[in-house]
Amino acid sequence: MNQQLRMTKQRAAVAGALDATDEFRSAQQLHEQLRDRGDAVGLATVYRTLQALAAGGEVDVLRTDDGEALYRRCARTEHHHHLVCRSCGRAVEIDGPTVESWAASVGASQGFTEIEHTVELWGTCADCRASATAG
Amino acid sequence: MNQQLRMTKQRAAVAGALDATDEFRSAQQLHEQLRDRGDAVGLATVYRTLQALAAGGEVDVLRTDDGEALYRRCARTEHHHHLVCRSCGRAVEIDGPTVESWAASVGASQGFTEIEHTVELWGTCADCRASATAG
DNA sequence: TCGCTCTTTGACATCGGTTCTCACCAGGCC
DNA sequence: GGCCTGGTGAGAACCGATGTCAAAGAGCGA
Ligand SMILES: [Zn+2]
Ligand SMILES: [Zn+2]
Ligand SMILES: [Zn+2]
Ligand SMILES: [Zn+2]
Repeated sequence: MNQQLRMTKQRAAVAGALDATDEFRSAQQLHEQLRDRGDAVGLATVYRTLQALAAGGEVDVLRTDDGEALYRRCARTEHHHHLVCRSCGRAVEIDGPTVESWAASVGASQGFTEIEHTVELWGTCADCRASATAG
Repeated sequence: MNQQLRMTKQRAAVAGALDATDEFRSAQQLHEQLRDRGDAVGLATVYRTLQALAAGGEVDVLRTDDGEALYRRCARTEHHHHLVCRSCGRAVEIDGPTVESWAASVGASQGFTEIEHTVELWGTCADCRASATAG
């Protein structure tokens, strides 16, 4: 996390929880998880910390279909996309080499500038598929 | 709109407002727009109508960065994506021929099933760029 | 056209995620 | 330890969206 911010045990707890998983988590999930673990942190602080981490590019954010924000600490900070399990949140980082250039050229050809793109894949991971079948 | 639903003037007004623009609009924007025009429609009805239209695949929905839902009546009902002006909402429908197969193969290679993808491009349209420069 | 029925409407309450407020707390520093 | 300043957190506020339910009206048969 950013060095010009004070390192508090709350921030360490949130950052630690993110580091410990490869799943996308909502602010409320993290809040509950920390409380259950004994590292209780105020909900507002969880939101503020996630906001700061996202602003610093240290965590990735995406939105579910119903508007909830999910956060994940990715291994790399360079631009990339995700394949996310819609059931458990597990995610893998992926590249779309051709997508990058395609996005830029399509945008420019329509007279648009400052092009950005949103590319996320959603699916059901092997584990969730297995437990759904078993149950 | 769907023929097994009763055609009311409220539904006609919402559908008409969507037909009259190529811009993505929020439920609240449409509600205000209709009120200002004299075709006042209850906010709840606007939401319900948009929901019905979206469920029937007659309008496209996407979410802004802050989670608000935007709706647009597209010319085609087949699968496609959008290039959207982040300032005014104007959008053009685009295809990503290679993206479609790429998404499916990446998903499968990671053991994920029931793959879906979100691909949207955001930019500033020529008009908004011009007025920003002029202002 | 007239009723009847059953869907739809809309003002309002409610919900869920997120942000704001502000008095109190605690890192960093001397 | 003591100061200063940024951080915390319980609760209120905010905001988009959905639920409630009595009143309104679309569709239809008489
Ligand atoms: Zn899963
Ligand atoms: Zn990309
Ligand atoms: Zn524009
Ligand atoms: Zn596609």
